[in-house]
Parts: sequence; structure tokens; C-alpha cells
Amino acid sequence: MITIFVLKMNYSRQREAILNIMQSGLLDHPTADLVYAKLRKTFKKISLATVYRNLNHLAESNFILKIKTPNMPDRFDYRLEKHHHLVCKNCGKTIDVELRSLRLNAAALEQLTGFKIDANTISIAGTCNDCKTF
Amino acid sequence: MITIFVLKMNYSRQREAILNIMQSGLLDHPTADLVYAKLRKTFKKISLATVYRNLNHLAESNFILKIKTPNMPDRFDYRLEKHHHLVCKNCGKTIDVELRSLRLNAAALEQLTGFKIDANTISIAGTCNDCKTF
DNA sequence: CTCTCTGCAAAACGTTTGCAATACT
DNA sequence: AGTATTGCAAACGTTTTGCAGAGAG
Repeated sequence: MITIFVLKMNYSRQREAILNIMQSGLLDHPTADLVYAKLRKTFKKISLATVYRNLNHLAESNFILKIKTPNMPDRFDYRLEKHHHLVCKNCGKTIDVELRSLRLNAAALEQLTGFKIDANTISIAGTCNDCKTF
Repeated sequence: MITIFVLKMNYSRQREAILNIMQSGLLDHPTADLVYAKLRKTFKKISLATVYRNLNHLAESNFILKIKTPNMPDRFDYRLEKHHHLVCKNCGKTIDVELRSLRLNAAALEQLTGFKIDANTISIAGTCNDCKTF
């Protein structure tokens, strides 16, 4: 299946910088706020709204992934290959996980539930190492 | 393993009504707002804060389950047996899913990732039947 | 010239909190 | 009497939106 994304997009220095930040922290899954903090070093007047708009725009155009987390700032991911996420419900820490090795049968799950499970959007909530003790 | 919950709790008519609502819609996974709407029929002056406080309190005391959903109102569940959830990332619709039958090896997942996966808190994001087309 | 993009401020959204009054035990 | 709970309003944290000006094609 091939999907073509037609979203009009001009060049912008801010967006380029955002993509660079995403690229150079492939496993970081940063929040918009963290990207914002990094950008401010270069763009003294950039606004958080711009960061959100760009991250959303890039996600809609499938340049990056938006990982929605429960009651925590969303996270963004530059990695586009099929993979999934484990999100700490306490601190939001997000790590990649390959469900292939875990034998989760997504097809069976879809058939059973009627839900469509998007390639990149399986996210499992748990409690990460740092938050186990509380 | 036995866990004892010692939370001081007085009787309150509001809380009783909330528990009744939860009990009588076992598969509904209602949001706080929906519970609030139902309560208003009986309690004309009840406030949303009270609903949230009670639902949270009941969840902390393990009378009900709090299901945090990505960028959507949280949902609450009266069913306490070990089971998990599939949450539509578009409309928030939440359904039960027994991961046993899907061979997700939670133990392996925990070992691999260092995350602790709570018995009742595995939630997988997808797109439900009604939201598939858009 | 026409969009797109930006910064700013304000709004939106779901949820929590401070407070004084009330209910429970 | 002493806590737990309530309603209200205000605050919270995250994200989106309206707008007028700047930038890109």
C-alpha cells in the first residue's frame, strides 16, 4: 500500500532546525517543550506554538511520528520504520519496542476487536525502571 | 500477593451513586464527564470536581480502574479482573481485551525493557471501527 | 502577488486544588 | 468534636487558535 501525502509546505529555517533536532536524537522521543528549549539557543524569539505547529505538520506529512501519551506531554519520534512504544505512565519516559519478538498478533487483535492497529501506534503503558519505586 | 488498602473513607451519597453508575455499565468505560451527566439527574448541584475526586479516590482504593487515554478524557472501569484495553486514538472508545489469547508475553516484555507492566494497565492504541474511515 | 509561516496572546481542554461550608461517624 | 466530603471558582499543564506581520515561491 502506498500513501501519498500532499501537504503544501514552504521552507522555513525553524522547521529545518526542528527536523535536525529530531534527527540528531533518534532515540530521544522528545516532547515539544524539549524541542522548544533546544531551539531557543538558536532562535531567541521562537514560540512554543511554532514548535507545536511544525511538529504536528511534520507528523501529518509522515516525516516524524507523534506519540500521544496518557496525561503527559506528547512525544515525537524521527524513526519511521515499523516499531512501537512503551510509555511510562508515571514520568512519560518512552522507549522503542519491537513487538515482532513478543509475538503480539496484531492481525488477530484486529480481527477480534474490529480495531485497526496502525503500524506505528501500538503503545503500551507501563512503569519504567526509575519509577518502579514510589 | 495480597494488597491491603487503608484509605479513610466516609460514606457519601454522591460516591454511592457513582459506584452504582459504574456497576450498572460494566462495559461502558465512561469518562468523568459522562458520569457527571448521569449524576446530575439526581444531584442537581453536584460538581465535576466531586466526580473526579471520587473516581480518583475509588481508583486509588482499587474499587475501580482508571484508564488513562492519550489526549482524551480518562475513562473509568468497574471491572477488576485482569484484563486490558484497546483505546481508539481518534474518539477514545475503549474496549476490553484479553491479552492472554493474544500471546503477548508480558514477562518477556518486562525483561526486555526494564518496564513493569501492571496487571490492569496494558493499553493499546488503535483506531476503532467507527473511526477507520476519515 | 499569493500563500505559508511566524510570534504573540488568548483560548481551549481535561483535570486538579484551595477554600469555606456541610455531612458523616 | 474531629475528619471526610462537598460545591464553587480559580488554577493547572498541555495544546490549539486567531490575528497581523514577515517570509517564501
